[in-house]
Amino acid sequence: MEALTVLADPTRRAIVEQLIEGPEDAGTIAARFPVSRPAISRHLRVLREAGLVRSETAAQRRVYHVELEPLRELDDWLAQYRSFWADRLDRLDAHLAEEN
Amino acid sequence: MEALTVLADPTRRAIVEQLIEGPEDAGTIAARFPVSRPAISRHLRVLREAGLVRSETAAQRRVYHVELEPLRELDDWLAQYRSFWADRLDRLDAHLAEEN
DNA sequence: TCTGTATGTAACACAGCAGTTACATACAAT
DNA sequence: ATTGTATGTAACTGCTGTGTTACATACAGA
Repeated sequence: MEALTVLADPTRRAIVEQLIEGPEDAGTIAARFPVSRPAISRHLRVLREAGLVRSETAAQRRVYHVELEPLRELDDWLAQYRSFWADRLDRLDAHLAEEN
Repeated sequence: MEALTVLADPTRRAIVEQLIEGPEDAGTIAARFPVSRPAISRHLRVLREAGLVRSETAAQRRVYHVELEPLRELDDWLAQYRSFWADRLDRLDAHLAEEN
């Protein structure tokens, strides 16, 4: 459940959300945020250590990709509560709709 | 997405998990943890303010219940990633199995 | 080889959070 | 009324985490 603590930070959440759109190098990621580049560098390290991103080296650039396995674990944790929600069938419908 | 930050704390996570089993008063909840009762009292306040629990007054006792709506919002947030996971059909199967 | 570019790390500052003890409040029961 | 029980709040402490600036490293290209 480390993903929970790591994603509690809004900047890291935003980084992950952005990387879903596609891989980006560290500089491009940092440019999107109002904080310093070293701060982003450390966020990326935290995300890396939690297995939420992976980096590939290309010359000086480090290109980051998302790695969704930890989110899946978080989802599995949530699953234990899902059965308590009222309109289960509605959610299943939504789930099915999402598949298209 | 406040649920994420609130549940990042393992004690609060444990409180929520316990309350799933059924409502409990503040004292009983506190007794389960190795920290002081006032510490638990503040955790309960944080959970209350995030809408994750609700309390009902019964004489001096405050009985706490879980309130799962925020977890559902978290689940909705996760849903945007779910479609990226490889074995979608497997998960749908698991979801269906869970309904029984 | 030297210069510029891309990135991570070190050292430090500051804020916020979770913990503690002491105290206040409120109700029940004798 | 007084005492005991249940709970929350106040004030304070210490740690962790996020931010900053300055520096190190590494590669590309002129």
